[in-house]
Amino acid sequence: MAGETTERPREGSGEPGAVRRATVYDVARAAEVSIATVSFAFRRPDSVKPSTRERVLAAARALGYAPSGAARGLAAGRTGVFGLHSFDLILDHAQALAGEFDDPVPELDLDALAADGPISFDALGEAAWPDPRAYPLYVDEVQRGFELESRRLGREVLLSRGSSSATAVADTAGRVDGLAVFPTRDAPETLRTISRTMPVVLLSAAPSEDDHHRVLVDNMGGMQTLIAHLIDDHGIRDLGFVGSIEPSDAAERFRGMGLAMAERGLTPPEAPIDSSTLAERDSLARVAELAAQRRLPRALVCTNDQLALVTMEVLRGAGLDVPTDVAVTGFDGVLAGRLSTPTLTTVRQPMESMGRIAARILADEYAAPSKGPRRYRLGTRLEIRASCGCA
Amino acid sequence: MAGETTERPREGSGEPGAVRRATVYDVARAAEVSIATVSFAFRRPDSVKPSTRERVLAAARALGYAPSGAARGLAAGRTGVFGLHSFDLILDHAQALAGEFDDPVPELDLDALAADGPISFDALGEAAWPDPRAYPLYVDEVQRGFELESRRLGREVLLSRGSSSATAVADTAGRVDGLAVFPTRDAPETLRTISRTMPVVLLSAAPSEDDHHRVLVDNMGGMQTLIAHLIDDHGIRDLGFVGSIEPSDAAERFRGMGLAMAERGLTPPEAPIDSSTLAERDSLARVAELAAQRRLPRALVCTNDQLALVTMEVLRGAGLDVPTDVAVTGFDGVLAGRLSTPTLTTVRQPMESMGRIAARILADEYAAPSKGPRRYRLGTRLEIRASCGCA
DNA sequence: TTGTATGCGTTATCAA
DNA sequence: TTGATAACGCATACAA
Repeated sequence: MAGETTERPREGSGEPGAVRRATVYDVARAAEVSIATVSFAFRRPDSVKPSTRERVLAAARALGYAPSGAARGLAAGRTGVFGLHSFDLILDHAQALAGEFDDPVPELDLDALAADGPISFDALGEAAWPDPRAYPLYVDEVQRGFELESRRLGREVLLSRGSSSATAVADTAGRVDGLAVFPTRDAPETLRTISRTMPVVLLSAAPSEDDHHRVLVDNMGGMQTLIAHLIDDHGIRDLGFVGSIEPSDAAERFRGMGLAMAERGLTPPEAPIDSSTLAERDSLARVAELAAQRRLPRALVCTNDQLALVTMEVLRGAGLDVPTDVAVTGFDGVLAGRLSTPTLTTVRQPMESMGRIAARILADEYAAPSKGPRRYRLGTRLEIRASCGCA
Repeated sequence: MAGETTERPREGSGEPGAVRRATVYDVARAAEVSIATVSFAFRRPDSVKPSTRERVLAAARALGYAPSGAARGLAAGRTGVFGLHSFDLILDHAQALAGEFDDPVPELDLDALAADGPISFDALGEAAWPDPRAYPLYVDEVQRGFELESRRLGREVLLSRGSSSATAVADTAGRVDGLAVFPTRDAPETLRTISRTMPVVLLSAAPSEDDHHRVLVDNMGGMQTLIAHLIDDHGIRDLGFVGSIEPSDAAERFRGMGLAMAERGLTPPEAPIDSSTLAERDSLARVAELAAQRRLPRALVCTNDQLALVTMEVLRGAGLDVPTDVAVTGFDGVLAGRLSTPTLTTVRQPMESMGRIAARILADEYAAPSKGPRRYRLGTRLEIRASCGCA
């Protein structure tokens, strides 16, 4: 009989509850055809006689058959998925100020939540969060664009966040056809080897000697415009930079500030007045110290919005008014900056476009690898709000 | 020699550019060990002699070896990934008002963007978007919680958006160990069969006769509190409901409104005055019509924030003032409601918690399936802002 | 401690 | 039009 072909031993699953997934073999047996026919019925329905096809599909439905993505991926040599690897979640403001670093995501105690009757809103701990939440952050907005475009391209999206340790990135790389990465300094080698195998796009990483595709923004230009505003429109001549200039992005911004100052006859600072990142303890300690001594410059130019928002908190804590006593500016243009008091003057990046372009590069390169690295440098826009002293 | 074991035929890849991915076989050959040892070196490092392990890892590094997720998933019978399937992207306000439905995600013309020199911000089309973007929407905020908790649990997240057609959902199901879904009406059978195979959680779907795990909110209670505010604090006795009551969530909200009105001696409406959804053409046509005739009730209670925001646009277009002429309220508590003019009075759902709880349920059920369906109904919080007439 | 051999569930190539 | 069968790359039981 036809159904007796290529049989495999099959028994019921051991553990209760978890029913073994139906496979092509199960469907083939039920429909009395070969596994090839089952596969064809799904992938090339036209090459199967209608009556057979119907029989197969009916059997599949009855068995709750869902093709294994793993097996498909293995056999087909492609997964249909694009990956996005972001660096570790950044603390939110409240956490940063409270010095909570050990577990950026607080534990959720499910058992403590009674399951009968509504669980009170307050019991969920959401009420304790800063309001408005700082989200979406820079990464989230880029991610959104990546999702959007991937969907357009018929790709699913695999998200991974965490350290960019070799294994973490490689793990993700093993599941996708292409990978977009927010780079950190510790994984360049891994990325290089991965990119030999599949398209890799670096997001917001200034060009270096490597051959990666890149989507980045005009950090220098954006910063120059911002500084021009502070100096030319506000008459501020005393500017300090806040934040680490270690990431290449930040370095470009710092450089842009220096350039704009020099052009106007001012002496650029040699270094930031505070090289904090939010991911470390005692962030902004130097700012706090100078604030207490009332020795801050007239304007604090922060390397990104998040840092700027926390900086404003710190100044407020020290009894200083923004923008009256000190002007503060950010960089990125995240939503949180519109909700702060005062609202944050910043340089907006086209975050969604960055994500979308990254996905497009992956798709293009997957289809037909280009010779050299592709680079898109996107323009920014100055968002003048209240923290600089305007309106 | 040791290296000669279990060999497979191997040649260079056909197409240029795309280097064939290194496999265990390649690493094994390079390190002169068996493929089992390669696997052990990664998965059970302690059971491999240190010197051997080093040799293997070095070879792997040199070859740019990244284990295939597909093969791993197939062999291990688990993928390490949780899936989140959301319904189709909802249009943003501008699109909804402009009647653009055919392609919710506008095309990105990469070639039109010159790659030399910064691409101007305006050329990216982002400037044309509503500002602030309506994002993150309800789904996005739940998604964020899902990501957060999944990461805590050591799981990656596979995102899929789109129709909940049988194939789309099944496709995702084939790649994950558990699946959270924003349900629509057309895929219950698929979900049922999938849930025989792996844990499935439904988000914000009112209980029905099925056995799915669920995370939902207290829609009735939340709405009752809101209506109480409108009637008791504002003295409004003339209330209309806006939005389709087809989704079970919305039906509960409509019911809650009726209950609260009846308790106060008012006659609840029998139906919404406008049953629009944003996903259809001519949405809110009835509201516009009544607005033009000045026959709207004193307050419009909308089924969700997005609809409320668009409703406010429509009223403004008709020359009506919110809240002076008509009060408008929403439901969800998305960020956009804080940025609108006037700011939106709404009922906030603990969206992030919903996503987190969903991920936890998947993890728990994956580890040990429980007998019956698990349900968590979460409380809401009234967010009083300006659109009701307060402040 | 390391090697051999097999199964995992598809897809795709040949034959029939 | 359908069936037999060989990859696909890894994990793992079992042997050595």
